[in-house]
Amino acid sequence: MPELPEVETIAKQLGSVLAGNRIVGLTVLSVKSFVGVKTDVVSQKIVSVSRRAKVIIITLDNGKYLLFHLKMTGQLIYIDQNHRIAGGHADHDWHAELPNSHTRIIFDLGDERKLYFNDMRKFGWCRVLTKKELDEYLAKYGPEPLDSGFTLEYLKGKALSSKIAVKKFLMDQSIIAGIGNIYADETLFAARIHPLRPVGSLTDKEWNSVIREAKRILAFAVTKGGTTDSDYVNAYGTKGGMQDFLKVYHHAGEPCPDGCGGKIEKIVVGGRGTHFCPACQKENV
DNA sequence: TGATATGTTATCTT
DNA sequence: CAAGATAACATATC
Repeated sequence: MPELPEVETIAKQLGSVLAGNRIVGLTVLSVKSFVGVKTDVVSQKIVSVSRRAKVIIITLDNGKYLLFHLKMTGQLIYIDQNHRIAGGHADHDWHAELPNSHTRIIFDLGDERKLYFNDMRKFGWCRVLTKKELDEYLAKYGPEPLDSGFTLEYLKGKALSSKIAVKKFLMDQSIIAGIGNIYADETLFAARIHPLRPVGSLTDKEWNSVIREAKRILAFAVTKGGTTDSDYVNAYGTKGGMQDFLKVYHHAGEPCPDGCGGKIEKIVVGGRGTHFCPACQKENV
């Protein structure tokens, strides 16, 4: 499930191979997955690839923008004679023959170079926006957690006396951009805060822990994603590198990794699986 | 067989 | 009315 570090990684890696390429052909296999007019894209040159929140933004030289949201199972896979770069939901498509049954859009870059947009569940999308539409779209997102706008004052101003669970708050993209289920759980564990705590009840000290741990974990994950999400054709992996460093996510029933003697529990918060250590992360302070 | 997984949004409830 | 909760989306995997 691509969150900030994975999207950042694939955007960075795609940028290094895509910049300067011209999109010579566009094949849409799933109408639902592509929102826009093909002629806005075909024959345009790719200027750069960037990221905001969990969205990948490809800047075209006609002033239009190609946006990708991978949602849960979306993937972008670039193939040329020497490279295969895969990012997003990790599964066998990363090294399968392409196109396949999950392929929704194919960008033909000429000379046997192709960019595939795969998405098993078709929740993800690719859309074409003008500069104005892009600005409007991005305006609804909160600050990037790795940027300077992610501060104690900002979070307290948003939380006020709200009773919403801190985990849901962290995953609200209009408050903070890019944090999803995995990193919300990991951040709260590292900060020793129970996921159901009402945001309005957090102390300054706790907020500072959230900020510090979120930044630390996300920045670390970006470095991990950068090492394993992509590679040359004979050495691709099917797991994000961060997998091995997650402490609570997907570890329900196991002893607390910090050796407190507690056991990791799994509950549902906002309809999402939530993992935490009941001993380290107390509900009542 | 059916429960489960996840991001976002639409819709329902309190 | 608004904050909060839940359903819906699509489908492969366990």
